[in-house]
Amino acid sequence: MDETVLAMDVKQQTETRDAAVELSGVIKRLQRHVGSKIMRELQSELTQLDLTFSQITALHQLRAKEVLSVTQLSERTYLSLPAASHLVDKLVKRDLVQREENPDNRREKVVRLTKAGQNVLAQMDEGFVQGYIQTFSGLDPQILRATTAQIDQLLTALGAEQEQETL
Amino acid sequence: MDETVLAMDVKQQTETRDAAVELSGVIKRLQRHVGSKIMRELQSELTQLDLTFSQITALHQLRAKEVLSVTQLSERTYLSLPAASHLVDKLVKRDLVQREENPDNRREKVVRLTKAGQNVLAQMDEGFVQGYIQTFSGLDPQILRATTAQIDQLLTALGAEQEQETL
DNA sequence: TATTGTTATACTCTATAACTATA
DNA sequence: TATAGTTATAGAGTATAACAATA
Repeated sequence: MDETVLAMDVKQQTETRDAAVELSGVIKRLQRHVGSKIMRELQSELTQLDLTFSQITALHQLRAKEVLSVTQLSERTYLSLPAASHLVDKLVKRDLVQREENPDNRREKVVRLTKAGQNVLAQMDEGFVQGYIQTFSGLDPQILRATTAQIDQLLTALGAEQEQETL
Repeated sequence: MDETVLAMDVKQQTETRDAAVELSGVIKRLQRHVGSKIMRELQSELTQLDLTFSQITALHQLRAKEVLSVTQLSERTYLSLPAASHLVDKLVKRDLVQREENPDNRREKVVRLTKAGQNVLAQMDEGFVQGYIQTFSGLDPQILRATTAQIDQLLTALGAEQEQETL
């Protein structure tokens, strides 16, 4: 019985790996196709919002994790600790994040998005969405609908296992 | 007869718009879900490749367009013309792009990806694909396969109208 | 004279090193 | 003594202004 289960697991793993490899092929083609538009859209958003790439990355990390220490931010943005500290200074001055004291460990500062910071991210999401819409808007409605349904399924599946968040 | 065609066109347009709006909803959720991972993956790639965000954006634009003048590059990267000129200097020094004379207009320089530049982009694509694979690898193979098929359809549809490239 | 691009200068971002405060 | 963060200093990226070359 255990052997059957194990065999099933191995088979399932192989299937998953094969499916992932197949997926990688089309993602590479998609990346190649829309990559330049995405990069340009991102640059455009940063210019409009007057943010650096590191700054928007930091905001994204904070949205995903609620709060992060300065050290954690430096790791997640691939910045040095001093650079991360400086970055937080700038974001605090613009009221996009706030630095809070941690009573449990007074060395450590806790950084959190403000409402304004959340709004900036929402605004940027909107810009991206408009970019995708523009990219796809000439297509057959049927394909758009099918894509919508597929992404919806994907999100449901992703939501179901969101707990294992690496790092 | 013309009226019928026109009516069809209007209906089709409405359908397309509605489908695009639906799509925008799920894209926003997807962006929200994977945004922080994508930004972090991008930062990671840039750090590993020792490139700035502007530099990789420039490389992407060059891949999409074969050749661009320095002015066109400055527009597509949202950099000032002097900054774009400086950026090209750096990329030339690293042999990722080459500056060619344009015999038709000797004021204008033509910038083009080198083989090494193409390889850098390919390497970055690979990093992204690995990131997506990691994100999706825990999911049901059936969903992965369905997603692969859907993206494949989308690429086919996009390829069919690739000629209208805005700007 | 207008267009395309480069050079000069000042400011921001980032890294390494030195420092402060807390554990 | 080790850890978390900030301040000091130097190098890279970028913008505005001034310049050079071509149309």
